[in-house]
Amino acid sequence: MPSTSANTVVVLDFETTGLSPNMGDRAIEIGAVKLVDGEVVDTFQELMNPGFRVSSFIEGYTGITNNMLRTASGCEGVMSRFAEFIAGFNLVAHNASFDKRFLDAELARFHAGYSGQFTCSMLIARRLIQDSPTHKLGDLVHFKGIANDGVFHRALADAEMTARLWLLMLDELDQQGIANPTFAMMQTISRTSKQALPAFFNKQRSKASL
DNA sequence: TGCCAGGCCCTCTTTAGGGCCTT
Repeated sequence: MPSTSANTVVVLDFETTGLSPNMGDRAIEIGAVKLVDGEVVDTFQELMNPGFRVSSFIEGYTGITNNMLRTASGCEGVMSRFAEFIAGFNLVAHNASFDKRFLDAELARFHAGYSGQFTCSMLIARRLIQDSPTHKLGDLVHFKGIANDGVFHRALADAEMTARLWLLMLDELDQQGIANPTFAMMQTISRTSKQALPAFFNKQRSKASL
């Protein structure tokens, strides 16, 4: 059983066959990085075979082809290994409501789950990086000059960029004297409401609206 | 290419509507 640390998070990203598991869409790739006290200590990346052909749009969008998926492991085996990877850790994703739906759906297929809390880097970026014209992951990476290798829409590459964005926002909070910035950001849960937002983020929004 | 869904959030709002963001 891994040790749980308040400053440990797993940043994850799914590539999928579409937008909605409720409409029959499945995961085709999972990528993740594990951060401990701001350092990458482990990574996870696996393709998974959804059991049917993906559309040409998804092949073009992700670069993941049906030929690549033909020899990939099934979703259950991959997700079983991923469940072990995230066990006991809090989770971060960009537009987390999307990744959470697929994580929940894929794990539910074999009655698995996770105990960590999910939070959303996009919701935090909307508060902390209000001068960015958009809050798409790629646009934020370019806007903030975050290092990248030019690969987008692959799971590990997007998880790595989300992790760098997460660390950048932690630094910004730290420089502003926010105590325990990881805890502050983890309070901005994907299912949060205005009332549930930490006072700090409400202050940021109030200042921006002046 | 961009629709499918769904949660968040803003506004010309709250008995609603629509943009953003994810693949």
